[in-house]
Amino acid sequence: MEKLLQGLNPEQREAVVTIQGPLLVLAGAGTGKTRVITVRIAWMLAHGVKPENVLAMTFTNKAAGEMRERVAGLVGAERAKLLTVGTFHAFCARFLREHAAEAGLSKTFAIADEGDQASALRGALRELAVAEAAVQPSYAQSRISLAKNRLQTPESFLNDASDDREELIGRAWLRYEERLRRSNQLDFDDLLVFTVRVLASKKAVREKLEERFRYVSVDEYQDTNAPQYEILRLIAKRHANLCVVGDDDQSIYGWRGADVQKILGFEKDFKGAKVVRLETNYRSTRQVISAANAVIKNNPKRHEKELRSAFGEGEHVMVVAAEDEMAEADHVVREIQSLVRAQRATLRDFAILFRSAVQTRPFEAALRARAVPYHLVGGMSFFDRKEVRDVLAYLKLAANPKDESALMRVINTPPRGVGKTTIERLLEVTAAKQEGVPDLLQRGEEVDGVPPPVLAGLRAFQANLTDLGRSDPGKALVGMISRVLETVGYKGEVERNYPDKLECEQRWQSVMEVLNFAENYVRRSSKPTLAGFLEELTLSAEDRQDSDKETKGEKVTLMTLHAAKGLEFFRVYLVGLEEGILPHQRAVEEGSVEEERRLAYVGVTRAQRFLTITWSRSRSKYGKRAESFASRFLYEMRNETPPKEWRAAERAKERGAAPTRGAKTKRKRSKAR
DNA sequence: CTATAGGTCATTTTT
DNA sequence: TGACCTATAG
Repeated sequence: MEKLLQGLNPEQREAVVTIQGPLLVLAGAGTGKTRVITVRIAWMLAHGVKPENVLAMTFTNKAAGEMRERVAGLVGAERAKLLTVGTFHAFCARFLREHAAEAGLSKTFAIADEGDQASALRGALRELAVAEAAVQPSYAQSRISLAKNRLQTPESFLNDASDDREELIGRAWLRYEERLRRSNQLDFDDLLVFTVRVLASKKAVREKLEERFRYVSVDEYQDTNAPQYEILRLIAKRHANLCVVGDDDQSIYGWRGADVQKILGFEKDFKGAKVVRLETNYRSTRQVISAANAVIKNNPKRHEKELRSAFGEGEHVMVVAAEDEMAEADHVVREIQSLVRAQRATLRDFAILFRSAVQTRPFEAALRARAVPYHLVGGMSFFDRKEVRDVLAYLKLAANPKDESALMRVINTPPRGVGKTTIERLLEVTAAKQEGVPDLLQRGEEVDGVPPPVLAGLRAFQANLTDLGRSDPGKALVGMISRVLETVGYKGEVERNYPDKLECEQRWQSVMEVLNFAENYVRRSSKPTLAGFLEELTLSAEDRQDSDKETKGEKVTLMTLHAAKGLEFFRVYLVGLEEGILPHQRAVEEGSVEEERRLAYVGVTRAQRFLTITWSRSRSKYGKRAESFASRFLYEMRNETPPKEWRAAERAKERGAAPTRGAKTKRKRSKAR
């Protein structure tokens, strides 16, 4: 078993062999974090811990999959199978199904995706007769989600409401909850919140979990939010064998409720916690690491630590100032092209990282113009395509006849004579009765103002899907989906909508792709069900993108800084390092510059060998050209103070006031540090 | 019901 | 600037 420790540095070893008591592993970027977690689990097993007693939580499916795989490599697939490794959300979904009764839920609840949430919320706002102008649904949605992730309730939220808008959101929240329950759905946040509720109130259930999961590890602890923290606390308090691994400097999801305070205060929360710092970076050169250290040290609240590169000096970090965003993109793409042509690099080596999606445009244009293959991570997902959403709506309806959002999505697809008036009527009647449209239809009574034939058609549609969903298809899932498509006549619908043969074929291809997913799922799953298939799709963004072979080929990668966390590239271009972009104007206004600084830190530390930072002196914003200034982070990186004429992005005095104006900065091209 | 034209509003998005 | 939504006409 000493073999497990081979190749680990002393700090890593210490983390690995500390299996009793609370442990905080502060793992800077590229310090071998995943390795430590996986070896540590193997170490536990080698020392007599039963795999059934081990729980490892992650935030992404990708991380969970990786962890499982790597542990399996160390201890063998059989024993690895007995471990509980998964995302918080998947863990909670499973837990709640097992303890549906205690949670006051139906065992068959579905998980509401982004779209379901939006439609439930729109319905809630409609009930309150709120004009879209008064409260934007998307704003309300994120406020509610954030509130849930802070363990607030509608009641406490209403109590704290400081203005009319908040008040409205609070009231909408109450209705939103009613609607989800009526649709037999939980949203992502509910999975966590309900789990906390059960664990906190049902002693017997909690004790069972405490006994079962005597050893708990958490990855990316800096991203933990309030309910996740509660879950950990409730499960791990008794045995106190809780190991959390993370890096406060890489906490970039505060806006989603992640609370850096959790990692900053771990030692206070868990008395006697041991702290291990991993500061040796095995990813980047010294030049890159010193730029990273130089930026992040400007954050006042953090665990003191400093990365040391295990490698040599490396190349200087390059800084390029361009005239405008087109020139910026062009510079980057030309450089990539010439390095590739000179055979000094391959396209796979390159990543272009930016703060926000709008910045992609000029880069995509430049890459296209020069015929450089690229791959945009994020963007419009396969699951955003209309056809895919339609098909999923049919399936969701089959699996969960109460799913109002799915029903409303496809209520007239293909057309069955349901127009605006009918929909309005249905909504009015159901709102008055406090029920969902599916219930109304199921009851089979007349509805005033809806032509009986139309109503009959709807009922038939509903009944067909319900029938198809009634029997668990198991292995025959794919056949069942085909039957659903046939029954509703979806092929004809696609043909009708896209008379162009080629486009029609492409669209239908997306539909077939869903069947592929299903086939895959059936192959992998030991006990396939329709509901299980749908749950996997909503709970795992990973399959949704990684499955396309895009990622693999000889391509430049384009992505946001958020998407880049956890990844590494030989050559990185960190672009648009300007005041107003990074730090983002809005972040500055909201006083969250520290998180922006962490984003910069994350960006810098993605680079293994070559890092180039670019910015533009001017940039077109909302159609108007505006002058830009180099980001404060750029100056920090070089230990310089900005010149007098430099203007920081700042809180606008009035609404809409542009951040800056002033003289130009110098410097065409220079070396950092 | 669908096609078009104006009006509005612009971070980040693990699940 | 341009994507997306909503009101309006056909």
